[in-house]
Amino acid sequence: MQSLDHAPASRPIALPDKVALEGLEEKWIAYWDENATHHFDRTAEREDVYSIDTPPPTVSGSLHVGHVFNFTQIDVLARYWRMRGKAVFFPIGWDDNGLPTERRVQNFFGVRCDPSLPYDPGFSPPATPPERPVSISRRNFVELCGQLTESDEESFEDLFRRIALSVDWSLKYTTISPEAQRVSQRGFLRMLEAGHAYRHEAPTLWDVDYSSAIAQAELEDREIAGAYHRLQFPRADGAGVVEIETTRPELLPSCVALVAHPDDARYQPLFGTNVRTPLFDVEVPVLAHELADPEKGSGIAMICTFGDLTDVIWWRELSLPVRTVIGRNGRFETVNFGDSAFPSASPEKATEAYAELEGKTVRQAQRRIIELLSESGLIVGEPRPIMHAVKFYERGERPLEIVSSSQWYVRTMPLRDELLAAGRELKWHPAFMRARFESWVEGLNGDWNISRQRYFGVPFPLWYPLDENGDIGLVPILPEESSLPIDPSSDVPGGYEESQRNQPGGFVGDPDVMDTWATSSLTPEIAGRYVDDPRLFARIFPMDLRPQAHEIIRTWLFSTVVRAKLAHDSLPWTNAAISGWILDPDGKKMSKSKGNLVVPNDLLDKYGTDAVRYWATSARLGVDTVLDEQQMSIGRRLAIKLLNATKFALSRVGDGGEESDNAAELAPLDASMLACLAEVVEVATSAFADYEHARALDRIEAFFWTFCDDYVELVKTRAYGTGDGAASARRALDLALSVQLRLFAPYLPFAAEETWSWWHDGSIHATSWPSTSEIPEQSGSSIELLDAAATVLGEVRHAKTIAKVSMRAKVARVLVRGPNSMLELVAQAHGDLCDAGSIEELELIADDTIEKLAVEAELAPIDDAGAK
RNA sequence: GGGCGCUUAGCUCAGCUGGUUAGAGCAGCUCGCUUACAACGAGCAGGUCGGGGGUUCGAGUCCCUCAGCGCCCACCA
Repeated sequence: MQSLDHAPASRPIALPDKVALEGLEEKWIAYWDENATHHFDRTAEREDVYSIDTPPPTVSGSLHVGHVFNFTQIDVLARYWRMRGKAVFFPIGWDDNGLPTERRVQNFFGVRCDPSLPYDPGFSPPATPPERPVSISRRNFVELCGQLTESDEESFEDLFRRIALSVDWSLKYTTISPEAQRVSQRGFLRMLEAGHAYRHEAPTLWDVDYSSAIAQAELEDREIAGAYHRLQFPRADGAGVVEIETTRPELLPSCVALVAHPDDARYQPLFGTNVRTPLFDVEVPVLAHELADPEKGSGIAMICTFGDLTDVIWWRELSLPVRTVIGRNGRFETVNFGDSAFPSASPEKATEAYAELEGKTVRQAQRRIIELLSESGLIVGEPRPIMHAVKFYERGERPLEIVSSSQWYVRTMPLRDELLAAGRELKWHPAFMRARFESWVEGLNGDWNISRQRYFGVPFPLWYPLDENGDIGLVPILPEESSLPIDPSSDVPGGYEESQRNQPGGFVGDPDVMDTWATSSLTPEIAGRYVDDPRLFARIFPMDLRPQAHEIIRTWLFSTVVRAKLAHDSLPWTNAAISGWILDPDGKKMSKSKGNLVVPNDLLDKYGTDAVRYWATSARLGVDTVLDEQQMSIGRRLAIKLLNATKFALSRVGDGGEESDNAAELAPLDASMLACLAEVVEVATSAFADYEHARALDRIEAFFWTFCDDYVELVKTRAYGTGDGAASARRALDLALSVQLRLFAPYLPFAAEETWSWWHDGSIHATSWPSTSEIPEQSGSSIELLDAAATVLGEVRHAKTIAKVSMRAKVARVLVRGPNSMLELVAQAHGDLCDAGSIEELELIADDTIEKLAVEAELAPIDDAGAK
C-alpha cells in the first residue's frame, strides 16, 4: 500500500470556455483504451495485486439495468484499489455455455438439436424462424450457439465500455472457449483422479422438457394447484382396507410400499403386513418411518418410485425395489405386470388398466387414472383441492420428475463441515449474507450432479470401451491432459481408430456435457490462466474479491468454494461482495419473466454514465434498490457541479493560470476547510476498507456541497484579489480540488477525468487516492471555524431571503452574539464574511449565557444596495 | 417449518461501537438572474423513528414480543 506525501504535480491550467457532460464519454473511453489506463501489471507481486473474480454475465440473457448496477458497484472498488497503488486484476468474462444459450438459439433461429443427425457443413439457418423447428446436428447446433453468442458478446462489451468499467479487456474470457474448456476438463480429470468425482446410477431430478438431469442448486419451488385423492388399498389378509391420500394418483403403478410414522397408533397394527395396490393388485408392505407425518393427509402415504425426494429417501432407507413408470420424456413407459418388477396378483387386469396410461403425459395419465379409480369405486369421496409447493427446474415449465439414471457427481456431502468453516473464514459484505450460504450447505441432500444431457457445454473428456457384445465398460478411457480440450464425440481415444466408434470392441464417447457451474466454478482458474500461465495465477490467487448477486450464492459462490477447496485446499477469495437486486419503481424485483426489465441504454442517453453510476453507487452492497431516475438527475447535477466548481476555482483572474504557491501560509479559514477535508478523506478511506462505498460517497458528496456553497463563497473575493490572503486561498482551493476530484474519481470517472485534465497530465485514474498526509496541518487551526463562518453566512442569507432581497444586497450591520470561544472563530473569518455577505460592519458581542451563535443582520436601505 | 433482511419526513434513503433540539436529496412552499453553475442559487416547512414491553441517568441505535413486507433454506404424501 503506497502513501503519498504530496499532491500529484499539476501543470499550467487550460480551461474550456464552457463546460458540458456531452462528449466526455467518447473522449475518455478512447483515451483510456489508447493509454491502457486499466491494464493489469503482470509483473506485480501478489501483495501488490488486488484481484477480482468478475462475474461473467450470461450473454444469452438480455442486457438490463441490473448489469449496470452490479458492475458499477464492482468498478468503484476496482478504481479505488487501483488508486491505492494496487495492480488491479479486473478481468471480464462472458458465460456463454449452457442451457440459456441453447434456448436462445432455438428461439432465435427456429432450430432444434438432434444428435442423431450428421453434420451438414453447408447448413445455414432460415432467415426467419419457421413455425416448426428445423432439426440439425449437434455440431451445427453448437456452431449456431457460437455464432449467436459472439454477436451478443459485442453488445455486452459496448455497454460495459460505456459505463466505464475499468476492466482490462485483454483479460477477456468466455466459458465456452477452448482455454476455458481446457481448465474445466483438466479440473474434472483431476477430481476424478483424486476420487472427488464419480459416476453413479441413482434416482435423479429430471426435467422432461429439457430431457436432462438437474442439480439441487437449480431447483425452485412453485406453488401449484393440486388435490388430495383418497384411495383404498385392500389388506392382503382380506381384513378391510387402508385409506391413503395422495396428490399423485397416477403413480399408483409405481407404488412399492405404504409408510406411516412408527409412533402412529392408528397404523402400528399394520406394520409388517401387506396391502394390495388398487387397480394393479401389486402386493406392497406397510412400513414405519420417522419422516411420515401423522398430520398430513390420512397419516399414511404411498411410496412410489419416484414421486418426490421423500420417496427417494424412503426407497433408499427402507431398501425398496424400483418400479419406474415415467420415462425421460415425461410419458408413461411400457411395463410388464406379473414379472418380478411389477408382481401383480392379477397381471391381466393390471395390464389392462395400465394400457390406459401408457404413452400419456403425467397430466393425461392423472386424469385417466382418476376416472378408472372412480369407476371401480376405489376413490373415497371427492378430491380435496390444495395449493402445494412442487419442485421445478428454475428455467423449466413442468414439475420435475425423478428418474433413475447414470450421472457424474462431485462428492460434496463429506465436505459439508469444511465448507461451513470456509464460509466463516470468508469475509462477507454485507456480513448477514453468510447465513444464506450456511443454510444452503446445511440443507444439501446429496452430492453435486455435474452432468447434463445437453449439447452446448463443456463435454466430459472421456470415452468408454465397448466389449465384444457392444456393452459399455465401466472404466472410462481418459485422454492425456496435454491433449485437452477434447470432444469425445469427434476425438478418438489413444489406441483406437474413428472406425471403432460405437462398434463392439471399440469405444463410445461420453455423450454428456458438464453443468454450467462445473465450469463457472473455475472462473479464478480460467481468468487467471491456471493451466496456461501458472505464474500469472500465482500472482492473483486466492483472489481478493468475489462480487456477485445473492441469488447465486448457492450456485456460483458455493461451487467455486467447493472447487477451490478440492483443488487448492484454500478459499478462492478473501472477500465476497454481494450486491442487491434492482426493483422497479413499484418495488418489484426486475426480471425477464415479470416483463419489467429496463434497458440501460435509454437511461445512459438521458442522464449520462456518471449520473447512472451515481445512482448505482449510492446503494450499499446487499441492498435491493429501486430504479430511481430522480437519483440519476441528482447524479447528473453533481457531475455538472463538479465541472463548474472546478472551472471556477481554477479560473485565476489575476494570476494568468499559474500554479498556486504550495508553500503559501494558510489563512485560518483555509486551514479549517482543509482540516475538514482531511477528515472526509479519513472517513472515506475507512469506509472503503469496510466495503462501504455508499457511505464514502455520501460523505464526499456532503463535503463537496459545503465546499461549494460555503467555503468557495466565503473566499471568492479574497482568492481573486491581490491581497495578503490570495495565495492562501488559491493554495487551499487547488489542494481541496485535487483531493476532491480524486475522491470522486471512482464514482464519476468521466467528470473527474475531464476536470483533472484541465490542470494535470495523465489520467486521474492512474493517480493516488488522496491521503491525509497531503493536507498540511496548521497549528492553531480549528476544524470548527468553517462551520462557524458558514453559520453566520447562513444567517445573513436567511435575513436576505426573509427580506426578499437579492443575495447581493448590502448589509449595514451584523451583530453576532455568542460565547467567546466561538466569537474568536468568527473573528478569524471576519474579512471573508464581510466580502461574502456584502456586510459593511460585523460586530461580535461576547455572551456566555448562550451556547450557540445568535446572528442579527440589519440590511442596508434598498437604494444603497442598488440591487433592487 | 427454520433463517435472514427491511419497516425513520409525501418519495428514495443515511443514521458506525446507545448520549446535544433525528439527517440528506427529491417532491412542496417562499425568495433571488449574485460576474462557476437558472439543466442554478438561497431559505422555509415537514418525521418522535411499524405496535407493545423491557434494560439504562439516557434508545431510532441494545433485549423481548407482535405485525406487515421482501428474500433464503427446507424430506411439501
